[in-house]
Amino acid sequence: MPELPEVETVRRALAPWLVGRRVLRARRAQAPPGPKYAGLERAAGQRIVAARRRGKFLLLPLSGGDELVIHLGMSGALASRRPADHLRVVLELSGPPPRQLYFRDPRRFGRCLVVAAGDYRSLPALERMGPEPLGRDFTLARWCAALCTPTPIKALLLAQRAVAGVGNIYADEALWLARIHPARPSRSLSRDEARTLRRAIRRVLARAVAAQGTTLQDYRTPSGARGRFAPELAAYGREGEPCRRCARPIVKVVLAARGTCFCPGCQRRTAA
DNA sequence: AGATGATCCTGTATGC
DNA sequence: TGCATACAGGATCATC
Repeated sequence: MPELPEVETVRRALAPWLVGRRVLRARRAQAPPGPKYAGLERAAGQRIVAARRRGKFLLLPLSGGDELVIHLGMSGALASRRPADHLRVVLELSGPPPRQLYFRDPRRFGRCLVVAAGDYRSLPALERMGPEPLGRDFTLARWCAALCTPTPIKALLLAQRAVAGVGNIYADEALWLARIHPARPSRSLSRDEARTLRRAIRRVLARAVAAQGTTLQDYRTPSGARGRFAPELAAYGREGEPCRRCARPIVKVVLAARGTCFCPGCQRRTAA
C-alpha cells in the first residue's frame, strides 16, 4: 500500500525520465468512464514541467496550465514496460525510448486524471491536506493545534488533514516509536507526547524513504526493486511476535476500520 | 460542520 | 483438490 515513502520513491525514479517530455497522447485502457480518469485527453500536447509529490499524490504540472494527478491507491504502479493485465492508462511521450508510461492498477483504488493546475475541487483529500511531514510547515504549534480533537490518534494520522502522507503502516510504526496507544483521543496527548509523536512520524518516514519504501507483497520501485524497509517494521504485521523493546506480544485490533498493531506493554492507554 | 460507517475492487489467504 | 468466503485498505460519499 503506497504511502509517502513509496510515492516519493516512485517520484524520484520517474522524474529524470518524465520531466521535459511532451505528452503526445493520454488514453485510458481497461478503465471505465468516471471521475477517476477525468480529463486525461487534455494532457495531449502539453509538456511535463515537473514531478512533485503531495502526501500520497503524484503531481505532474503540464506546460499548458493543467496538471496530471496520479494516486496509486492500494495497488497502482507506474512503469515503462507494458503490464500483462489491469492496464488502466497509457501516456505516449516524446523523446527517446522508452516512450510509454503505463499505469497498472489491479484493485482500481487508484486514480489518474487531469485538472487545471492547483484546482483540486474534485479531490477533497488533496484540497484539505495537512502539511508535508518532512517539510518546514509541519511545526510543533500547528501539530498541537491539529491534535485538539477527540478523534483517536490513529484515525487522525490516517485522515491526511493533520499531516499528509501517513497510511496504515507508518501510522502504526510512528505510534509504536512514540509509545502512544492508537486509541488515545488526540487531544489527550500531552505536549511532550505530541512532540515525541511528531518526531517519530518524521523519523519513520525519512528512514522509509531512505530504504525506498516497504515491500510486503506487490509494491516495487519503478525499476522493479523491492523496498527495503520491511525488516525494520516494529509493529505493523507483527501480531503475536515479541515487541522489539519489551518482548511482549504485539496485538492487533480494529481501529478506524483498519487493522492496527501495537504493543500493549509500551503503548499504554494512559499517559505515562 | 465534524465525525462515523459503508463502499469500491481483486489478489491472496483461509476454511471446509 | 476445489470451491466459497474472509480479508486487506485510501479516499469518498452518505448519514448521522
